[in-house]
Amino acid sequence: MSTPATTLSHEIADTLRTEILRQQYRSGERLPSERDLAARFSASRGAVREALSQLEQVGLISIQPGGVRIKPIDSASIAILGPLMSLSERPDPALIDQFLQTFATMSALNAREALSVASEDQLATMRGMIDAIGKRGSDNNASQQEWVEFMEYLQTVADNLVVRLIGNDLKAQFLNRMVKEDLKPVLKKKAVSDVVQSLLEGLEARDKNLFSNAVLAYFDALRVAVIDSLNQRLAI
Amino acid sequence: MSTPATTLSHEIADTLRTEILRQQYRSGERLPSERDLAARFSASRGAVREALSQLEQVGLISIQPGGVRIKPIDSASIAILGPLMSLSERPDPALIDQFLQTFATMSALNAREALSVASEDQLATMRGMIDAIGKRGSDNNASQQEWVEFMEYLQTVADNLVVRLIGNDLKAQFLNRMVKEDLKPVLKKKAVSDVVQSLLEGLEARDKNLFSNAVLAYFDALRVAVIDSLNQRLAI
DNA sequence: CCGACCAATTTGGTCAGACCAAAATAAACC
DNA sequence: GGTTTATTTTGGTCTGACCAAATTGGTCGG
Repeated sequence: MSTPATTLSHEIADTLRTEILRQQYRSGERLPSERDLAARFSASRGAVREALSQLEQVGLISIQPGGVRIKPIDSASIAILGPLMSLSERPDPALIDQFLQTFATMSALNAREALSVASEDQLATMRGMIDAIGKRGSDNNASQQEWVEFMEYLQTVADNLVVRLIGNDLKAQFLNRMVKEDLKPVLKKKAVSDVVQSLLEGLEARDKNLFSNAVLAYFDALRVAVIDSLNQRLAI
Repeated sequence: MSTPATTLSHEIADTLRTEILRQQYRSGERLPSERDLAARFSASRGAVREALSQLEQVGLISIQPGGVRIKPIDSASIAILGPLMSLSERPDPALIDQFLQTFATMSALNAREALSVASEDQLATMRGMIDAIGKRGSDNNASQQEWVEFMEYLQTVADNLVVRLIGNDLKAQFLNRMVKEDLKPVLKKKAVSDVVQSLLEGLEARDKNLFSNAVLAYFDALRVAVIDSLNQRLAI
């Protein structure tokens, strides 16, 4: 995994998770017995069991009397996305793209709902945040930071727990990877200013489509920038 | 929880999860010590630790030397959605609505992508499935079953791992609840036939917007039907 | 040679009791 | 009162043991 993983059981879980995601065991196959694993990691069975417990929770394995079996990767939980992206030295651009696209869709959903239920005060706050994004247009980093805050505010206003929980997982899985990669996507100023313009218009007119489409547009620009940045690095 | 939970450690996890979701502990507060919990459940510390291990994995608690602390619910993983919906005897319609809305959005994203990358063969398969949905219009249950299969096929074609993983979690959380409630939403025939019509048109023209909007429309109809059905029951 | 049946072994599930280091709490001190 | 020590509590891990279910291997009859 990515987190420190100070404890032995977490380390074991990390190692096994990586091996499973690397397909070192075929789906349906049996993992070595707890006792064998314990011997391999020079750990107690208890520690191994705790590790397996975690992997079971994310849907990577199923523990049953008789043996631990590997489940197909695509039947797992989102919690494996982070580890999955951290598998290779260089993250898979296609996966990143899927990721951003999904995140964009969730954000757009939030935007739509937020605009629909926002109070006057909240609308004013949103207006202010959008302005801030536009004014920071010169500084890409700062602008993106403002954008993140704007998205979080939309989430608060929209108050959709399901989307929020998904967002938690996605962020937890993705952000560390972004940071680790030190990705600094550079968005085109024109794209950003267009988005800002649309957001403001959509907000004033309470046009949900215009508003949420603007959010999508921003993420489209971000996606392009990120993928570009990644490919550039891969080419080196 | 909903699953059998045959093992002690799972039962303990279920109980604690429920208590946490019911806010019987304040966020940030400390859970009783492992030893106390063991005593309370007449279990060994090992069993309790395995249970806590699982709860930590879904982001409900954080285990640290010194004590186990409760984390804010809205910072948890989607994995808690199911348990959350099973808290009260009657599920919360608002939550169900959010749920379906989110699921709809994911499905629409799949639809858009699927239509975009589908081969001729795959398009033909889709056409067949859509027809099947239309022909089963008379039988609601059968029609919905066909719809589920159609959605799964779109998922296969779209091949977006991120969306698929999220879908796994959502389904895992929601389906058992649906089944347990024995919800049989009744969709309006006209709505369904309109959707079928739009799907076919969108498919022929490869119009992603038309296609994915049709998917959204179906879920809108489903949402209305489900909520109706729920409210009706709540009123009794 | 194959399938059905039964015994031996393996495997997960759980328990008990013990030790350590870090954290939290209580006590003593300035 | 505020700060600094003891003392206790708490999580992290280990060892070794027992049970029931599942797997495996061998045996037997067709």
